[in-house]
Amino acid sequence: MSVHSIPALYQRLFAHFGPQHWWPCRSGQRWEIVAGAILTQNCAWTNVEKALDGLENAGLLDATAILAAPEAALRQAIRPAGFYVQKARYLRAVAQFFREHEAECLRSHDTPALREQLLAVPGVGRETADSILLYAFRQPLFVIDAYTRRIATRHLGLDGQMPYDELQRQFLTALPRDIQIYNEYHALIVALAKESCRKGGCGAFCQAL
DNA sequence: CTCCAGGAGTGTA
DNA sequence: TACACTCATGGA
Repeated sequence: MSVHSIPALYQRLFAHFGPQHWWPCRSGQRWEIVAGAILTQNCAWTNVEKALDGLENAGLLDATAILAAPEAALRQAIRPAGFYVQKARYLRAVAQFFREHEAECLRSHDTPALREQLLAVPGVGRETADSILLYAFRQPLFVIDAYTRRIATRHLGLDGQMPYDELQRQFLTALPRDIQIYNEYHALIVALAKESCRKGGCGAFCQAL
């Protein structure tokens, strides 16, 4: 297993896995991406899909509907995603933000300012903020998650323990300022992690390195 | 049965 | 800044 540069690993991953078409979104509505970013916190994506189905079946796959819904109904709908008491609260907070700032997030080019605003929302940490801004609003940010830290250590010769913003800067400065690459790269890292998981530690891609 | 999954918030040293 | 602890479900 060899150490690659950040751009070289991207080329390898893309050649092996191809385009990932992220963010996974059935409805095609921006809000589903935002809600998914909250629901997926420390939770398997299969469970997020159940929670999204629950929201849809309850007529709650909508920011305004969530703000108007009874607390018990919201909790029940997202229950399969776990941590449903706090995630219900977080969803409301993000829904409020979404209704107030959706237009601004789409229009503004001041990505750092938008990020600060999002980070002020309860339940939105760095990874969630960057996921929302990149995948729902096409802002140029790189998402760092647990997978990224492992890959950084294992395939890039970096310290996966370094602070979030610092590791993010490594990727942002090593890559062209291209939203599509940021989008694809993170999705490819997840694809690699899932393959490695299924095949017990080292799948076809790892062996091909 | 145990372990963990596309984290975040809070409290402590 | 660096850890430990909590939140909770469902699949491997």
